[in-house]
Formats: sequence, structure tokens, C-alpha cells
Amino acid sequence: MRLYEKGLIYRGPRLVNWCPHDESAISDLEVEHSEKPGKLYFIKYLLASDSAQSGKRKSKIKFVTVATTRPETILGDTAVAVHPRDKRYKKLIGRTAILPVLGRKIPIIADNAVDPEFGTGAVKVTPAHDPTDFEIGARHKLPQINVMNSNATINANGGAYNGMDRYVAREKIVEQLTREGLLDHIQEHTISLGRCQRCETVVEPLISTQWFVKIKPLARPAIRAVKTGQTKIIPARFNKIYYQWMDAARIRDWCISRQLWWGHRIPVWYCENGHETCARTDPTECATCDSTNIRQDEDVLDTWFSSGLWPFSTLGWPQATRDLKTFYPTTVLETGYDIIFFWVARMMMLGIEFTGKPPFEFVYLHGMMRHLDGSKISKSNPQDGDNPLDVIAAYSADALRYTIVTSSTPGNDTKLDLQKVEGARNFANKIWNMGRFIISNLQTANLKADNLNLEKLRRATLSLPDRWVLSRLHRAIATVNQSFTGWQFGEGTRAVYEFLWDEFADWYIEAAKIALNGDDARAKERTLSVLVYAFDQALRLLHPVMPFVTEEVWQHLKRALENDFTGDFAGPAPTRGAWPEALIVAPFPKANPKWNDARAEKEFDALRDAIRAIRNARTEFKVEAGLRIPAIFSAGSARQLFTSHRDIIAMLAHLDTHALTIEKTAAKPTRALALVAGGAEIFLPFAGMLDVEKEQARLNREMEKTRADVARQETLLASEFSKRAPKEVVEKTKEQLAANTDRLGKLDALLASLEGRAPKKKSSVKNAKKKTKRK
RNA sequence: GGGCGGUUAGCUCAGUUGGUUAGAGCGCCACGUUGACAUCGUGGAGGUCAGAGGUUCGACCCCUCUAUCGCCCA
Repeated sequence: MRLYEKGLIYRGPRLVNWCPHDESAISDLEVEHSEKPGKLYFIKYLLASDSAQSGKRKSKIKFVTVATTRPETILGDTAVAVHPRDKRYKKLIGRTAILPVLGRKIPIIADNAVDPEFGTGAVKVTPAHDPTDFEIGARHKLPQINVMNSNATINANGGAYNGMDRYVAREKIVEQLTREGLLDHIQEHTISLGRCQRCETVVEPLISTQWFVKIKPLARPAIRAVKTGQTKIIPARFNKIYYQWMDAARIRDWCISRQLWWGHRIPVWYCENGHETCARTDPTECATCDSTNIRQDEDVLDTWFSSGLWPFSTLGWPQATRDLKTFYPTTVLETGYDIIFFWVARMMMLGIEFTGKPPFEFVYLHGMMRHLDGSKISKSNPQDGDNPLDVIAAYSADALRYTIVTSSTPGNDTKLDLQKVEGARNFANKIWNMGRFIISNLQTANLKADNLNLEKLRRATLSLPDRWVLSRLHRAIATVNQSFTGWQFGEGTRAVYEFLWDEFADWYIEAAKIALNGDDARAKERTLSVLVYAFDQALRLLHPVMPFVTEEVWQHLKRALENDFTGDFAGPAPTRGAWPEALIVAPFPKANPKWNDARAEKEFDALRDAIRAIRNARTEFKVEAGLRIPAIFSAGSARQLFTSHRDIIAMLAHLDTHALTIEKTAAKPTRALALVAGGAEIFLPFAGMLDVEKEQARLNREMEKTRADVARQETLLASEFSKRAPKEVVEKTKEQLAANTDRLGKLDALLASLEGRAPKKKSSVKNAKKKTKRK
């Protein structure tokens, strides 16, 4: 109504894209073009010996050959056109041709729209059945002869072909042309076919009376909103696509009437005298002549036209509701890049038009989900197994969401890999089991709520694994926030995954078992506090992506805490105060740098290094998996660290606690495997035989690798790098070099003892690299 | 014809201000039923980052060109 009153909506006969199957008009955007092999027909149009030719200079030319891909439209030709500067045809301009089949006389005209390179350079003009010809016809005031019915059969204007389907008519006409010798030849030609997006029927340009929206006045402010950054499109490269459609001078008015049965019916009534009444409430008489004999327009509005109102009509517009005031303009629209024109641009245009403000601050565009064969997953292109409902039934909505979020980047398409969804389902299961572990420990612990308050715990009382996991947690929180803010949802989600599985579950929970199974009540409480706190925070981080499993586990956790402690437990307060009603309304975690603990990370890494080295050696030397083996640590300055965490090392590396020695310096037993890891030398005295040669080979391999590292780092530091690279990077490299050099010395000492020689000096150990290279 | 995107491990994909030896999941190999979890655990193998130049102390990342696949608009 408002647009109509402003004169931005009008009705009139225009050439529109017509779907002969749906028997409805469709917009330019609803036509999908594809290339197909086709034919180009060269047809002779005889020239009439008419007045344009003076008597004395009779031309020898008897006909003009035009090229067309659609011979059946001959029936609607009203001219032949050539390019005005085309020398070949200059003489013919102004003369008259005789239309084959029907014998109608039509003018030969000049128009710039003709491409002299195409076909013969002369084209037939069918204003009622081709958009370009429609324009030409308008410029030259040519008659428009519609030769088709709404189902694409030929109408009475087609003479003998009346009633025939368009393609049948084409064949028959070509036959007739051949018979009459008017078909010069046929050439193979790639043609561009427009099909209806809905039913894939080849569309027919057809003159028909439709409603249109004037686009230009609406498009201008919509473009400006993005150009000025009022609305930001993510990723920004889609700005071009957005502009491309509206910016272009070629933008055409939008046909919004549809001859379909679904959609908003057009609020216009016509009376017997041909007046239009456009009204907000159903009228009983004509606004112009008061006639009561009125009928409403049968047509409905394009669904995209209605959808364009969505951002504000859903908030109560045109009333100035509270919702509208509170939520409009909205913050983010998230949608697929394939409907930038259809929907985004239209919401922008109509939003600005009706409210004065663009409807979104951000438009986040995601890619398409595709089948493994690369085709787009959609309702009309289903394939076994990977349609969303099947996937959800088989693996859960959480798994599907996680997969979609982590396997794509903004604006890029993703093939849905069911194996990946399965992996995500396993992750959900893993979370469930972490929850079970924590809850079952809470239930047997019989603790006081107050003791389970992380805020109350003194930092000094926290263990190394506690400090380590809290530090890692807060780094993860920082990463997630940073990633999400930058629209990097995959990056952020992966960070939670890595924290939960690779750090929290694999290391912290494993280490926590020692305290939980021990006799120290305080250690138990402390560990549970950290477990609950870290798990709660991580669940919050993951909740946007895996809402169901996280909420469920979280509710169980909350209940476990409430039941076990006091009847009216307001909250265990691993965070301050009571726990929220539900995870979905729980505040999203914020990183607190006070938990960052570089030292704890470094120390815990040393423990992990040592444990991994032992595990690795066990596998390599085929130590029975269940066997607890003795170990001797020659730990140097790390003695204190290893001594105070001997229980963790013993458990995770599967060592015999009673045969675990940790000294500052310890001599290597004769028959022992020697490792260099975590800043220590670790001797594993294998009962029985140790293959000296194999061991030598292993040590040499490690030395080779370390030497290569040392060489690379030395070269790097000796180059311009040390002057130009940022200090932190140079420092880091220096530290690594120092560590590697130390490691090299230790490895050589081990090798020396194995070979029964004296260890080399530091410099010669390093230089060995050069020697080997020269060989 | 114009514009945009992709090309990284067997497969599906990450890798945003250029900074060690490029990562993940799945798959593969070996071992494993220790009370959260076999939808699991431990260890391992696997990549000349499409190709060629260039910029730089340093390039998967920036520039140029080429190849190839795909999408959008005409």
C-alpha cells in the first residue's frame, strides 16, 4: 500500500519471464541459466520490391539471411534489424522484407543492440518474445505480436500453427522453410537456456500485465548502507555480489505478481469501469466511481516480496511496538550467500524504505552444504543418508551442528562427511563420560559445598596439574572469545574440543585420579573444585555449538552438587554466587589473565614429555602393556619437579612406584635404555637383554634430528633474522637452541657410554653435523 | 565476456595482521578389557602446501603469470 501510494508500485503490460508449466510470471532472479548444445538456423527473408528502392538503381539482392535459435518465433516477427554501421547491410536499411511462413511485410531497421559478429549480422526482431527485441521494438515503435498462449502453445496469431506446442511448431516451421527453400543452413550452436527455478521448465518471455516495483529508488539507499559500513557483510568479498545486482544501470523493475495460489493476495480491486482500488481493508465499492461491482486481483505477491518485510513485520510493524523499538535494527542476519539478492537485498531495501534504518548491523554469510559428490543439499536434491533429519536421527543434532561449524569457514561451501559427523557424535559421548566421571566422584566424596569454591582456594594450595589446567582453560576461553568475535566459529569451537579432549580429559582427569583415589580430603576437595569449575566453563564455551548434550550434562552436574551438599543449596559457587537456572542462560566465560601460568605450563609440559618418552620407548621395545617397569631419573635441576610428581609419572607412564628413583645425577645402569626428555635423562633398566646395536641406532637417529635442528637454528640466528625479526621470536629461537644443544650433549654422553668411549666436547658434538655432511 | 572462490596427508577440511620442524577428524599400522569412556586408551606411519617466477632475513600466507575445478552475473 505504502509503496503503491508513493508510486513505487505500478501495473502494466511488460515482457516478463513466464513459466509455461506453472503458468505464472517469475522474476529475473528466479530464472536459472544454463548452457546447452543447440542449433542456429539461418533463414532467408525475401526482400519486397517496395517504394524504398528507386527505379534506376535496382539492387540485385533478393533476400537477407537472418540467424536465429528460435525459428518458431518467426510468427511474431515485426522487423529485421542490423547494426547501423554494418557496411554489408547499409543499403538494406529502410527496405521491407517478407516474413517467411506468414508472408507479412516487415521493415528492415538499424539498431545498436545488434551484434554484427553474431550469425550473419542480421537478426529477426520479435518484440513480444525476446527481451532485447522488446527494447528494440520499443525504440522503433514496432508492433508486439504475441504468438503464444500461457502454456506455450501457439495461439491464433500463428496461423496454421495455432494450437501446437512451441517445440512442435519449431520442427514444423523448419520443415516448411526447408520445403520452400528458405532455410539456408543449420549450424551447431551453444545456447543459453533459462529455466524456472521451481520446476525447471524452459521459461518463455511473454508480454503480460503484471505488477512491478520500481527498484532504483529503493536500491540506492540499500547500496549506501553497505558502502558506508552501516551494515557490514561478512565476509566482505560478498559486497561486490551485493552491489553487482543493484548497482548496475541495467537493473530492471521487479515483477512481484504471481499467478500462484500461495502467498499474499494483491490488495487491489477492479471495477467494471476499469478503475483500480488499492485498500488496506477489503472495500465494497470502487474508490473512483462507487461501483459496487468490484473484484479483487486474482494474483498473489512474490513470496520474496513478503519475505522482504520479515525483519520488521515480525516485530509488530507497522505498529511502533516495544519489540520493534528494542530489537530493530537487529544485530546479525545469518544466511546463505545464494540468497543475497533474493532476500538480503530485498530486506535491506524494504527495511530502509519503511523504517528508515537498515535492518541489520551484520550480515553473516555461510556457505552451502553439499553432498560428497559436490551437489547442493536441498529439499529438491535429497540423497540417501545425508539429509539433515536422517543425520540428526543417526548422530544427533549436536553432532551435525558441530560438524557444520568446524568444517567450514565463512562463505565457503562444505561437503558433508558423515564420518566427520560420527566423530562429532563420539565427542558428545566423550563429554557425557567426562560428566559421569566428575559426578560420580562428587557423589562419593561427601564434601561441604563451601569447600568446593574455587574462588576461596588459595593459589598456593593448588597443585601443578590444577594450575596447568586452569591456565590452559583460560587460554582456551580467550581463544574462543577472540575467534567468535572475529566470526571464526570453527577456530573457536576446535579450541574447546582440544581443551576438553586433549588436555582436560587426557591429562587433567588422568592426573586427578591420584588425588581422588587418595586419602587427603583437602586434595580431593581441591581437585573436585577444579574439575567442576573447568568443566562448567568448558561446557559454557561449547554450548552454542552443542546445546543439547552440554545442557543435559550441565543439569546433571548442577543437580549432583545440589543434592549432595545441602537441601537448599544455592549453588556450589565454582563461579561466584548461585548457578544459573540453565546452561543456556549462563553467562559466557570471560578469560581472566590471573589464571595464566606460564611456569605451570612449562613444568607440566616437562612431565608430559617424560611420560610420553617412556610410553614411546615401551612401545618401541615391546614392553608388555600391563607391566610396571622400574625407572631411574637423572633429573639435574628438574629433580624437585619430578620428585614432587612421581606419583603422576608412575601412573601415566606405568612405572613400578617402588622401583622409581629420581636423583639429581644418577649413573646409567649397564643394561638400560636411556631417554632424554623433559630436561632429564631417564634410564629404563630392562630386565634381560637390550639390543646394543638397536639402541645405538636409535640414539644416532635422535642425535641426527637434534643436530639438524641445532644447525638450522644457528644459521638462522647468524643471519639477518636476529636483527630484523621481532625480539620474542628471536628469544624463542635462542631458548630452543639452548635446549637442543643441551639435549645433544646428553645424547652423546649416552652414546659414548654405550660405545665405551669418552663423551665429546660440546663444540665437536655440534660439528659432527658438518662432518657427516661433507661425506 | 565480467566477477568471485577452491587446489594443503588416502578421504573431508583447518591454518586472518608472513615467524620454529604445516595441523585436525576419519582411515591405516602396532599394542591394549588398570572402575568416566572400546562411540575408548597408548604409540606410530603418512604432505616437493597445484605449477613457475618475484618480494622478504624469513612465504601455505603477499605480488605476477599458468594450469585445473566450481560458483555468480551477462
